[in-house]
Amino acid sequence: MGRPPCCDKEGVKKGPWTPEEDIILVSYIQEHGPGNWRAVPTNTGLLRCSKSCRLRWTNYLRPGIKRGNFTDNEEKMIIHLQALLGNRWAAIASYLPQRTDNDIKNYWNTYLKKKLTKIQAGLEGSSQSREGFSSSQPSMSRGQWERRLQTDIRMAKQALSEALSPEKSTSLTEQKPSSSETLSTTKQVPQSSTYASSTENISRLLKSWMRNPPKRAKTAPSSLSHLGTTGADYTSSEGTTPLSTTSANNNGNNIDLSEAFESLFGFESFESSNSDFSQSNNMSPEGSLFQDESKPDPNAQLPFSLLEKWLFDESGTQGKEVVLSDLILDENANFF
DNA sequence: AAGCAATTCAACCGCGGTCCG
DNA sequence: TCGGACCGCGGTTGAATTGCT
Repeated sequence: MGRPPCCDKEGVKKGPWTPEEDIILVSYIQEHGPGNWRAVPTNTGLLRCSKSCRLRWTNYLRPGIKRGNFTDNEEKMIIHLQALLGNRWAAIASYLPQRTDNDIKNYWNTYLKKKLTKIQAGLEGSSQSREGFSSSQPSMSRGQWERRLQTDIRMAKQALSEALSPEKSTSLTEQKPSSSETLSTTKQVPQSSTYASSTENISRLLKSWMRNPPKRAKTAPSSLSHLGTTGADYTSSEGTTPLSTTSANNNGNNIDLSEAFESLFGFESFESSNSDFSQSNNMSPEGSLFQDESKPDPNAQLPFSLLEKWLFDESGTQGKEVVLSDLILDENANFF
């Protein structure tokens, strides 16, 4: 029957987003919330298709996103979750709430896959190939598949155990409050905090961009790369910005975008990057991520608490197979 | 310093699933 | 039940950047 294109090919802008567009999008979402993406370009005047807006939000502007290098623990998690779930990046990302599926996918494709291939080559001769861990083996009998899945689960538990237990105060726990805290805060999800934090996210990057406007520094968050380049455009196109307040306040030199942002959305503390995660835990901008068991709300931090429960309940459930998805389903049942 | 190759990652594309009239 | 509209996901692309010669 032929699906019509998601957006008009004509008049739709493609390519990197400019700070102006980011601001427009964020301010719109702050006001209306994420969702109904179809309406976003129409209502904001952005010359972008709805998909592009959604992608920009979920992969870049959404609050609580951590960028930069992956930690060892994150790497382990990804490797084991990939073994368990296959290339279901969104599902994997739900266990790494600070990372987007796109990030994880990129990391896997550009780094981890190669790394594992090398390791595998080093272990050449040992029977199990990397792909052998995938649960999506088509020619596997159900019994085999289940046994393998259980092995995978055990491996993942082990990895998670390593990741979570040794110094619970390191990366993973410093990123999250206690699971009970998580659960209680998740239920509240104050809207205002959600969108204030989203503006914090973008303002932080804008501020960072203001610090290094002309050239892209490798040490800067990689996500700022395009801002570094488009940033020059922005300065040159000042006055064309739809947010006239920003240019109105400047005296002809640099526009203090972050300041403008502060005044626009009424928040502060750009420097509180350490608190990002805890703040982001309170956010659930998408709000619809519990649609199935494989998609626990990444922002709600539930997955980690589940995994912890899953891991630490192990001792109490010895001899009984604990299935993660069951746990998640149970938790969801309690959750709603 | 210049040219080329390799790498990274933001963004796009197209498909499948779900919702709704 | 059907079909259109929308959303989300995974695969892929290509511009920007980095590293090497």
